[in-house]
Amino acid sequence: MAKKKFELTEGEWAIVKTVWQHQPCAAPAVQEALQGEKNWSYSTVKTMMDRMVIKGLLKTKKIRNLTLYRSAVTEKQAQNGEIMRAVKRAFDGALTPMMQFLLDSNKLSQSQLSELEKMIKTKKKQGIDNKKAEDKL
Amino acid sequence: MAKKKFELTEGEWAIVKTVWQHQPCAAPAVQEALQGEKNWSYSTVKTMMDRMVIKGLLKTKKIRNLTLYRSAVTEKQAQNGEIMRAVKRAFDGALTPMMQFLLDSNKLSQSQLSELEKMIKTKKKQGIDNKKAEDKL
DNA sequence: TTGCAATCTCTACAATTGTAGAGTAAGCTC
DNA sequence: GAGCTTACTCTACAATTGTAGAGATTGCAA
Repeated sequence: MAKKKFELTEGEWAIVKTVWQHQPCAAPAVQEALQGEKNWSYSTVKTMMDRMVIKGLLKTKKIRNLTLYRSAVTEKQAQNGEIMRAVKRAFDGALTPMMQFLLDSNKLSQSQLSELEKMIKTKKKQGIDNKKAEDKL
Repeated sequence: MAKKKFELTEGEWAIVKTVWQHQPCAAPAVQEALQGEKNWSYSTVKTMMDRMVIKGLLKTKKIRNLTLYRSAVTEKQAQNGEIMRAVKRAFDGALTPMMQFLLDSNKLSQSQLSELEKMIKTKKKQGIDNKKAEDKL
């Protein structure tokens, strides 16, 4: 598969998040769900959604006169695209420096640091396990 | 200070990076330095740079008929803005889930994981030290 | 002083993104 | 079948971003 990169705009994020939560869903439902967060009129939402279909971010199925939308990208794909963009632009594509930056930014509490530490331990172990599994092939 | 958030576009990133490397510098130099990466004409570069001045991303000093530019944002500020945007959009502003995502994405090698582990240890220690220092106040 | 070279200014245009009004279609209710 | 409701289509417009040509300015060199 040709690893498409998904780079969503602010507005697209708002919509796709709502769609993930409600899909399959029609445009009016999305508009309603976004009340408060974004005070977009129906037209606005509908226009954006249709543009997103063209871009391949959403897909539709027509039932009579009703158009049902679902997302064409998973949350992971979207998250990945978002992160990759940041890393590419701001850290020349290198993940570790970005992590380092986050650590240094003092935005993480002691407990969050510990949590991360634990996650990394787990991850390392997984990696080793995977390697062992591969070795058996 | 009112913690302004800096969200640069692709083009702005390219330019500000060059400016960081050469500042203070004139527009022609920036254009030249970007040859290869971006094949922008002089006008293009100059236009973008002047827009960036208006936005407060660059600042200028006029020497006779020559305009010298320097960056008005540090690399750290720009990186921070970029990351914060990603976190806000894709992870509802929560850093730890983002880190988790990175760990799970298998984009980090064993050695990178170890490196991170070390960084976290250091960071934790620093945090504690800071706390101790604060306690003394 | 004439002219070239380096810079700058002005203006413009297309694509994308955010935003929405106005009018149309279709099914439901009485 | 007249009207109401729901959802849709079409069109449009402003701001931002990427892109650049054409012409004005200015200082130096011959």
